[in-house]
Amino acid sequence: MTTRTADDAKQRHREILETAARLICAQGYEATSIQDIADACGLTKAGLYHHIESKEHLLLEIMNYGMDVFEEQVLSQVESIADPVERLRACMEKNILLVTRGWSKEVTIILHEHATLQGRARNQIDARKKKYVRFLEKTISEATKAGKARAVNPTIAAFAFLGMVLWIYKWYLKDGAIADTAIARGMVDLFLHGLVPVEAR
Amino acid sequence: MTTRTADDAKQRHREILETAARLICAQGYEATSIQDIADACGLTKAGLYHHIESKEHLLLEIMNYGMDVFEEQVLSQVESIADPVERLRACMEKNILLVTRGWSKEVTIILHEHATLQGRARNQIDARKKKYVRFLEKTISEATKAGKARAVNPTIAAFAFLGMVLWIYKWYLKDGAIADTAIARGMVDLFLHGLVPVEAR
Amino acid sequence: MTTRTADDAKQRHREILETAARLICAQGYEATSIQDIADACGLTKAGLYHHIESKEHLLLEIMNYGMDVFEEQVLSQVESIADPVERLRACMEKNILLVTRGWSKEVTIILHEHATLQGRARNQIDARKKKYVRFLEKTISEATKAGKARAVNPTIAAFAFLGMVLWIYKWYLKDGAIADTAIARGMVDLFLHGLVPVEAR
Amino acid sequence: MTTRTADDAKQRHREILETAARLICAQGYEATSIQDIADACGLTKAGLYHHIESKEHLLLEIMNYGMDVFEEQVLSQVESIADPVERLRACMEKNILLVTRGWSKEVTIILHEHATLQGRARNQIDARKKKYVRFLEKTISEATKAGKARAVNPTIAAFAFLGMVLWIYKWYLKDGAIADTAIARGMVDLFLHGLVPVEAR
DNA sequence: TATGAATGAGGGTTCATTCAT
DNA sequence: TATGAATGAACCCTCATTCAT
Repeated sequence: MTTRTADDAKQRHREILETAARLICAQGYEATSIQDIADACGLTKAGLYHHIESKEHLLLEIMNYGMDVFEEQVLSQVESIADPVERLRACMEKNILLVTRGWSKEVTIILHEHATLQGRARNQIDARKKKYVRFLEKTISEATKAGKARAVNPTIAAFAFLGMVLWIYKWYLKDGAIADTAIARGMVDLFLHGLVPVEAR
Repeated sequence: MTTRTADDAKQRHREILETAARLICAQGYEATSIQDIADACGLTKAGLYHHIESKEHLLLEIMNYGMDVFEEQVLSQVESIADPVERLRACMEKNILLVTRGWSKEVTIILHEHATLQGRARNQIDARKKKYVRFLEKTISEATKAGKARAVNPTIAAFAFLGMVLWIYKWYLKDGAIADTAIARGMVDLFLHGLVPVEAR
Repeated sequence: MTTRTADDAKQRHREILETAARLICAQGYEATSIQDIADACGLTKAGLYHHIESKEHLLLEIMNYGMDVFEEQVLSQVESIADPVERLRACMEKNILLVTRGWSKEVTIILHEHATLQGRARNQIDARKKKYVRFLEKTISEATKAGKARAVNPTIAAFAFLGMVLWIYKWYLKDGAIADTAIARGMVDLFLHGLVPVEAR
Repeated sequence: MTTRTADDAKQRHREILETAARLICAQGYEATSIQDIADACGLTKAGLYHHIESKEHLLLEIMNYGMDVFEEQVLSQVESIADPVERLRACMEKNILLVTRGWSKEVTIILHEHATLQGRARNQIDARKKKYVRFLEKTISEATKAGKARAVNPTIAAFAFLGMVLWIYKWYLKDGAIADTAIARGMVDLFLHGLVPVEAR
């Protein structure tokens, strides 16, 4: 059936994106050659080109796919939470677990590869990233207005959140000394309550 | 005088490191060619090779130089502060300003380029980075023991600190809406006191 | 048919080896650039790299191919000759004709390019060369034992044989004053009987 | 005194030629860089250029120097020997010892580097080499006419002589199993009397 | 004499991409 | 879909050589 075949193709495509993502995540975009990707996919270079448009477009696809995954696994799971502080807590937890164990975490990590995309493609991805920042800023403002957060600069707080979360892949080790759930809990705790205890202020 | 000439050579060398750092910081190591660097230095490729050993060794030099700058401008300025919380505050402030306005900020930013160095060179740089992490962990533990910090996992807190600080270069714009001094103050405040006000807990 | 295509590829590969051998034989390995070889093959440099692994590996392939040709055209044709002196005579004749007119003589001449190969590759070729020396030494010893050769040092005699034969390509001119068959006959005669007539001793 | 200084300069020049010869002999002309030679001479590249004209001209100088040494140590020592067979014997012995132990053997070995020299320089060296071949041919003819040598083709015999002698540097090892004096004796014996004993013919 | 700095040309090699089959 | 062969452009790096000092 055509549907079946179309699904197969879509599936194959996703496999390629994820395989490429794994390599790019490990070595960087520039350091990963089309040959590397083709090999890892069990294809020849020319064969791979039946599935992708160009190396740069492949990166764009990975990034959009990563954004899809992120929005599905994090944003959309969290948007409907009424309490803004709970929303932030849940968001940070889910985002951290996406980075440490997500069922294709590399795809979402690549989102933050530096400066490689250009022109329209770059704007497209940047816009989706900005949406996340806006969401965080808005939620923080909301919390402040509700008296549930201090009157911090929401932009700074949003990027503090992002820095804490997205830096993790640089040092997190699977099966290392600290479980990712502990990291999630600890980071949320720090983000919400800070380092210094109440009585010491 | 010989001294003068030797100084000139050292100065020239540093200029090359900084020029290269600017490019690598903007485009990434792999995306920056020796030709790019030579052009930016006003040299031919072959001329540049009179001053450097290889592209990889150039990166190593930049990273060690960046570490020198960082240790001189941040670590050594801060180590002698008696109160651990004050130590963390000063450290974060100085580190943030180094990233936003440091008199050769690119050199210190490159430190966090991913996965490019190899072998001994990599270990060398990693060891210097680890020293910073250890310093943060130790200071946090010290604060906890002194009753001035909550009993958080020091590793997680150290990497929260680093994430907050080092992510900044990805979004900070000189002459943007938020001054770097405001960022520094805001980040420190968040790191120490968290988002949620005391009465709301 | 697949076989046909595979044969074509092998054939193409051999053509490249022989073309490269011709150039390397004429100019030396170091003085022959990949560009030269590509040009002579009617390919671009990148196109040539589709067929070879590296310049050094190309040399190794040529040398192994040369050894194959030599062993097939000389050694294996001669080993079964019972009389050791006849064996040496046939061997020298065949070897000389291989050097002067062999259907890809350059390939066998390159065998004696100096010092270029390294490591394992070098050992591999040296081992095959040594086999030839051993064969000559053994044959000479055998002749001596049979009373058909004087009691000379077999190593010295073997290298005398080789020097006489392999030096030829340095001065032999196709269509020159002396036919290669005459050279072969003359060299064999000298090697076996020497310059001085019996009565003059 | 000027004379003394001029002598010093000549001496220095010869040292450079011999140092360069050692390197070129070991690695080949193309594989030896001006840098290598300068290093081995304890000079900078630019410093070396005060003593030489160009790399190719350096090779020419080495070759002419090698020819001088050869003519002085071999040819001129031997030309006056009355008996042509004795002349050949002495010549081969001296030539072999020049190749194995000569007080700057590399200089004479390089003479046979392949195809590097061009144009007038090439002709100049070729002419000097040809002189040696002519000398050998003439001596052989003379021996034949005197009834002291068989009626062989003198060109073939001359090149047999040369092949036997000049191939030696490819396999001779100082302090190896066979002393160079033994090689000299053995080669002369083979060249004059051949492998096959009289009674076996 | 000697040198550090510089250079144009070229070295071997890899790249993303195309196309006939 | 898939592939082997091919390519132009670019890669990092080294070369022999020059020249102001």
